[in-house]
Amino acid sequence: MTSTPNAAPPRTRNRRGEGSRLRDEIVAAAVELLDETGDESAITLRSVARRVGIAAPSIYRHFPDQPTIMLAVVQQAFAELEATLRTALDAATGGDRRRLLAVCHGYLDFAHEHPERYRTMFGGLWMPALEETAVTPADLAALGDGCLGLLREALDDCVAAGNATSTDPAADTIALWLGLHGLAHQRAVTVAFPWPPDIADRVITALAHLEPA
Amino acid sequence: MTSTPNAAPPRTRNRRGEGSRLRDEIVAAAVELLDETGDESAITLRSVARRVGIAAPSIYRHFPDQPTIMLAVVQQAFAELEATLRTALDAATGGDRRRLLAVCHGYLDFAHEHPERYRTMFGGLWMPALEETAVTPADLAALGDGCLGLLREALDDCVAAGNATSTDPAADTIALWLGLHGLAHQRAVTVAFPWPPDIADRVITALAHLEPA
DNA sequence: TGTACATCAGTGAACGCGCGTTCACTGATGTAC
DNA sequence: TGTACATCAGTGAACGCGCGTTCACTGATGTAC
Repeated sequence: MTSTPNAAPPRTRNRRGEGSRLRDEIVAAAVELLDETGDESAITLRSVARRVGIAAPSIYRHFPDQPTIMLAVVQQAFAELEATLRTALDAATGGDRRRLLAVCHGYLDFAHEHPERYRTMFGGLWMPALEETAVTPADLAALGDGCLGLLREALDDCVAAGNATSTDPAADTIALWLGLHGLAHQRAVTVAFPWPPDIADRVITALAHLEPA
Repeated sequence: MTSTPNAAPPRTRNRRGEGSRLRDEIVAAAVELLDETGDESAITLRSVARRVGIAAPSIYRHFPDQPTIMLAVVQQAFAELEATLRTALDAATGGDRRRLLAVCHGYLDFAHEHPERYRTMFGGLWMPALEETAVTPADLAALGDGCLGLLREALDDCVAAGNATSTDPAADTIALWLGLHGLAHQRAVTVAFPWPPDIADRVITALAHLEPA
């Protein structure tokens, strides 16, 4: 074991026309680095290239600059989160109340399983100086919408069934998400914290205005 | 204006025995840089030295390494936040309910006025690789305690007066803080977000289990 | 009151490092004839 | 079927930069005698 840290086995290069596969490899390597180091500043153009096993300039075939790699990482993480929530929602049985809880816990579980990714997604630090990069404000604005929509869907069902007393589901969806986010984020960031055992359900029940079961 | 960016006017050096004043100047400069750039990675040993107007090595008289500067910045920010909340709590009139709201809004206002500081305090990224620096875990654990205590105090009073129905104030203090934190953090991080106008009170009322006024 | 000296605050030059980015390039692969 | 060639994927060396940290130092200031 005298190899360079983060080195990868030698690659066989992609066939002609399949060069864009490298793009996915680059993003995957960046996610790996993020999960391992927990530090988004560790995702440098060069460290990613080392991990993939390519020369640093090769990245420029696929990304115009370094912040765009970060955006791709975050976009993929958001897509993953949304897919997780969709699955949780569709798989949940036992009525609207259980479905809402399934989405909420799915959200918290995602953050728990990928704390570094979660921190980066919502930490705002990867956000580039917009003037100097190819990332557009529209890229950023759309990021969390899908997840909020799923939460809204589940809450609406609860209200329709009379299991939640919200009079303004749009606002309460955001309130509920804020509670989830506060919990998920703090869990992702701190090592030790005196968590009450029922903290998640406490937050969810209060903010969703769930009727006692 | 052809001066170096972040340069400071020439300093007159401290008198003998007053060298430790520079320590405060260093922390203040770091806070300035954080507020201005919004990027904790902009707080480098050298950038701080430039801002203070000293040579980079002079910092080593007062801090063993760079992460320790960050810790000092965060510690000072937490002390400031706690003082703000204490003031808000003491100044509030109109009963326990108003006092609780005053603390909560004091918290949110602090985050709103110093978004970069807030993000850094709770972002977890400044947290150094503990093995490699002089910062101890105990330094970190104690950070938010004072603020949580003030919130607890205000919530307890509401419960005692019958204005809040919490049956577990310790757990509900944390739940309430999580809601405040979620809101404060998201506000500090995003540029645009479809905030409902009453989002703060919506979160507070639900999580503190406040009785309708 | 005068002076030698220790202490203290801060300096300037230098180091090695990893970074993002540029440039001209190589060599395999598919395609047109 | 054979071959010349354009295209494409990826390279290697080099650049200038800011970083954290080290080292031996300077020069003002207070103090002991």
